[in-house]
Amino acid sequence: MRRQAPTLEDVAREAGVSRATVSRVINGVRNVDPAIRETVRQAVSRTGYAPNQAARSLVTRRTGTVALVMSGAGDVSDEEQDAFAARALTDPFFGRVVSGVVRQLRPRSMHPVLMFAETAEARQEVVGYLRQGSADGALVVSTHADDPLPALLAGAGLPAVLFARPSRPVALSHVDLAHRDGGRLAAEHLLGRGCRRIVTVSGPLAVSASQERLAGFRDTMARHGHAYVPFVQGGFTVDSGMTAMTELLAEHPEADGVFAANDLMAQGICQVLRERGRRVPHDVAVVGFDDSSVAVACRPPLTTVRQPVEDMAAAMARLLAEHIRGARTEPASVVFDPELVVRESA
Amino acid sequence: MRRQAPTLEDVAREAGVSRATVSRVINGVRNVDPAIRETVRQAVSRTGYAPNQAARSLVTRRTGTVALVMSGAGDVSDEEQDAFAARALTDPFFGRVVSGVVRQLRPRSMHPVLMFAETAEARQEVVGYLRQGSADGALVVSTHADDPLPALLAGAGLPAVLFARPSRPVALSHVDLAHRDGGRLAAEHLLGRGCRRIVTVSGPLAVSASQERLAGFRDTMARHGHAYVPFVQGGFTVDSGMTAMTELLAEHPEADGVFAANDLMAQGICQVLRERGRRVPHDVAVVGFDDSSVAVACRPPLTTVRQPVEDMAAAMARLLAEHIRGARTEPASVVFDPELVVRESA
DNA sequence: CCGTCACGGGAGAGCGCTCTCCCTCCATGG
DNA sequence: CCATGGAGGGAGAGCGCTCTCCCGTGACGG
Repeated sequence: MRRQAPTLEDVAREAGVSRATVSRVINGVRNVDPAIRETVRQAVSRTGYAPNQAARSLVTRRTGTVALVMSGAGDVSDEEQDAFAARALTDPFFGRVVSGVVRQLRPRSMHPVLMFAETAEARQEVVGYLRQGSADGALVVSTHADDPLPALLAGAGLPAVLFARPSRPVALSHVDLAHRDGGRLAAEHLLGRGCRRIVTVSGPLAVSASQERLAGFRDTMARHGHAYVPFVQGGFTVDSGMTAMTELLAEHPEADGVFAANDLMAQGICQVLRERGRRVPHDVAVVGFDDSSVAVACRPPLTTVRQPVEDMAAAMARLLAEHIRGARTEPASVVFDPELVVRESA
Repeated sequence: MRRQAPTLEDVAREAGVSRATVSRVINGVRNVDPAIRETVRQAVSRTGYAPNQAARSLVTRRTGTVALVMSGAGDVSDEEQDAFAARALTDPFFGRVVSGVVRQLRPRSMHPVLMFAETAEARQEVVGYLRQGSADGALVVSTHADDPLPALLAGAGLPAVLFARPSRPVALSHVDLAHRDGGRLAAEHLLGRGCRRIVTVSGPLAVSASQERLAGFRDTMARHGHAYVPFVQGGFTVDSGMTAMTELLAEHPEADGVFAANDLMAQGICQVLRERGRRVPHDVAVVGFDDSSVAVACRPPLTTVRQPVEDMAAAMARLLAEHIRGARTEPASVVFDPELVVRESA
């Protein structure tokens, strides 16, 4: 079957009109006589015609594809490189990002190409991919504060939107959360519950979101008379949460409240607490961050600072679409507000 | 900057050679005089030339892009549709698939476009996407036994490779696990530990892998004198595992062993067991399936049937690449063997 | 009754590349 | 010394589309 796919020319011949007319019908531009339009439509379905995207892209300079880039640390060792994709995708956070992005892209008939930029080589590949016109723009989910990718993209004049504010200012639109407020919310809640010996497990400090959450948390604590809050740096994984909590418990066995910079770590923390015979929230209250799927799956369900990831991702996609079609030229910044979701853990 | 991207023509003029020669240098075909090659290379970097993929695809009929399709049930309601992507990506299983696929695709400079085919419309979009040459082929991770997508793809003569054997035979290559053997492994292990009152939580029976695991498990149990094994159908999620176990415990409080069709459910089962005061594995032994990231994160770490998902995904990508470049014309079938991984839960 | 204009359709010039021919040049052997 | 052939380079024909320009037609007003 279909030894040779039918072209516009074939359809035009079949319908007895010119190529231009068929093109008009297919793309719905300008008025075409209803009778002719119908004839063309029938010719299209009779021939089983499907427009060739490459030919189309060649002249429109648009592909309908965007790169969805999970951008990582500065550089990563070989064995880590393999795990990068798996780890990124295992985090419920990324699932939500993809979900939000896809929801916006679909009605625009755009499609995301998944890319990972964890090494200098991979970053060059992303830039090259865009420069050769394989994708119209990039959505970058950058975890590392000094990720070089945004600057590369901006330097090449490529349309891109970032998740998270870049540490060094760069001429790209971005979407972010008011992480500082999130930290404040967590502190106020723990304080409000009457917790007095509060500790915290931060995210990797190389991630600016971690720094902000921690800063907001500490500032609020300080304002309420807790000048010093013991903390340990975690890695945003369940495991790292467990390790961190074990460490904190060794030095501060009297702790009665803990703020974890994400839900995954909060889950690990709850686990360690339970193993040590501490009841959550009775003995120790735990506040997470994200309000991801694990927040409800966790025992007890987590009180957490909600980050509207899907909406943020959707905003990213919308911004990028605007940049691509030229409806927006100046970089924009959209900041979302966090929200405390009270469940059982605190 | 770059008002107009440089073309082959520009580079050729800059280097003082013909377009054809520049093309040869860039694609590394045929012999080119080393001196000229160097001149061209310099002209390329001086102009900052990047080949236009659309123009290239137009003539080569190849894009270097493959669709990575998460194909779902027959049809799905509107509210489920939104959640589909998020759910699919949250399951650690998909992360492993993507990781394996990307590892194979990268060295071939191919890229995956993420697509979700959970409705008839979405399936048509996938087929259309391939038909218009936006992608060279499809990798389909099909969960539902009677997923119509494989047949659509095969019918259109499009290169595609499936994860999981299709229920109705279809002329496409596929990669699968010997699920039946996996079920057998689980049964033998529980029996070997001395469990006598064994129950099981299956996956959704609409998924053929679930049926196979269950069948393998039951057959082995029957062969060892357990004609009937109480079972409840789960949904491959932590939640559904909890619900299922609660139900099973109500009717079979004396249970001393349980086989869960995946690790996520096994995790939920362990949680319920602990809440009910049953010690794992002392009172009840639990065997999971997959050996995903949660298997090690779970308390206690899960004894589970390992599915080499990354390798399977890599095999898929390799097969598809072969089909695309025409190195393979007949559909192939690659079946991997499961392996029991003994940890603490059983 | 003729000029004007809006509307619908066709012709054809590219978009930027690859790839098949063909041509030239030089090394080689009889 | 000339026929032969292989290697390296150039010319040019597309690939399948979009889009600008142009042309014919019929409605309308002066």
